[in-house]
Amino acid sequence: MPDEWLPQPATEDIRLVKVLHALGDPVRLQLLSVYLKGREFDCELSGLGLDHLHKSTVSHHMKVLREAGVTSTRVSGRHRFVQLRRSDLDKRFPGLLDALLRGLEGEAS
Amino acid sequence: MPDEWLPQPATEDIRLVKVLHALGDPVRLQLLSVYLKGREFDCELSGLGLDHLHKSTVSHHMKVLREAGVTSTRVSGRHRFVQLRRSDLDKRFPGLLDALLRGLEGEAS
DNA sequence: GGCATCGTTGGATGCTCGTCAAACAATTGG
DNA sequence: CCAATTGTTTGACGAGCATCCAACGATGCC
Repeated sequence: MPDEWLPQPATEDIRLVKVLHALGDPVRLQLLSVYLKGREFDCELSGLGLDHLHKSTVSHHMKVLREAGVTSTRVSGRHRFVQLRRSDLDKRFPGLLDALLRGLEGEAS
Repeated sequence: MPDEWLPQPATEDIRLVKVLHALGDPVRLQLLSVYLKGREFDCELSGLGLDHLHKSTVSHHMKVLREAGVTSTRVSGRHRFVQLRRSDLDKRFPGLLDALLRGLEGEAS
């Protein structure tokens, strides 16, 4: 059984306002920080520094990021492998991701 | 009686998550578009392409943008003059504003 | 002074959202 | 085959938010 990808918007359907809304939440911005720095791939829900949140809550935030076009999720067995849609976002909003990364590094949140 | 400025966060207190949350709304993102392109100063509530909204609603959105550190408001008589805090934002999050401007131009919203 | 203008404030309302809990489905391992 | 693991889904609840309306304060103008 081959891997599958969870549904996500096409590159040209990514809306800036939805991206900003998705990232305008402390938890999801922290998730972005994890995916930007750190590994580009291979992320499980556990070990994200979100132990204080229920697993269903984290799953919900993942869905918001994916449906906004920020992340891409591949399903393999019981695990989900999440990565940033870096090239798509760079194509759609050049420089935005880099600016966000620098902003996150500048804040010692 | 000299002009006054409405309260706003200091440059170093501007939080990325609050900026993104403030801009993650269609109306406020449109307001940003107005302040980015178009005149840099001298903005009244009327004539912003928001005639469908109540004036108190627009006032509320202005307050959110100001308290997030996106805009700066000077009070002069009955009018409010709003401008982007461009240098402050560039200092805090280099490249973010430019990326947002390009993203807004790319979308024919 | 009296009145129109401009924006703010407060309350009220309905919707969205973040969170948790429990049930569920799918998968892996003994 | 059974049990543990992993993430999703659904419902529920409380907080926050966007919106409108009415009232208010401040200002400018005749």
